[in-house]
Amino acid sequence: MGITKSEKFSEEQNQIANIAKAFAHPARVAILQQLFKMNACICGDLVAEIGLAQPTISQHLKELKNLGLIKGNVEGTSVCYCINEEVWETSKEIFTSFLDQDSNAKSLCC
Amino acid sequence: MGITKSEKFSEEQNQIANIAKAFAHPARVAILQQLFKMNACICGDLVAEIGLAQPTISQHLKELKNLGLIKGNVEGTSVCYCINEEVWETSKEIFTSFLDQDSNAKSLCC
DNA sequence: TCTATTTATCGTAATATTGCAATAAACTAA
DNA sequence: TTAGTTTATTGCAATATTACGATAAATAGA
Repeated sequence: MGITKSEKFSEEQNQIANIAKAFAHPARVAILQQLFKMNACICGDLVAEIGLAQPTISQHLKELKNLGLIKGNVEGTSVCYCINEEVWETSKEIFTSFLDQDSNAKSLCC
Repeated sequence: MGITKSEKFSEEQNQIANIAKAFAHPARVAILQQLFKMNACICGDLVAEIGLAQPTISQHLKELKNLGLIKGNVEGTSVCYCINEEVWETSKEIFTSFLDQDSNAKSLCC
């Protein structure tokens, strides 16, 4: 079929998977790193920095924006993108607590 | 095209994206949570717990195993899966340092 | 207004992912 | 050996993702 059966899983499980999806492509990882490094970034600069075509970068930016991880401010003909710190923080907390599961585990496996 | 241009990105960026991909489906999130909760789990129990068909679960388990996040021990006719703690720890560190980028940022955006 | 610049959207092709029925493979127990 | 149990693999259909050329949309400046 090819469609994820989200209804079989908890809200939290779907949330974790959705956040992970945002990070599941190196171009989006690179975009986020660049936004942190520069603290803000014109779309065109991202296209130059990362070696993909402009429509491709635009598409990745849209996905990150849809998830709320970044926001874009129009500045004349160009658009300045930056991290949405509140959403980043929330996502980080959700993800960190998932990654920290091992602290509670007993570690006596088969 | 549809193929990710990995060669355009750093080793680290690809690594982060690959780990994220493992977490990018709620079934795999559920499997990992169950393995932590039970500390080990027979494949059949995972099929019962999560509501997907056995071949589907088997496929998700294979992906997690390929990444090294879990390992499976054959026990008679069944297979006991558990978290590979070393790989989990390493993956966690890589991912956490990515998520912690915001600590270094100045936060004065457009 | 006209032109240049920048970004978004559309359309499309190629590839990847998800899901499962059918079946094979591996093992246990009778 | 045979039957039953459990998991992996195969094959396939449906959907999602990735990438980019062409083009539209929006704005700035001449």
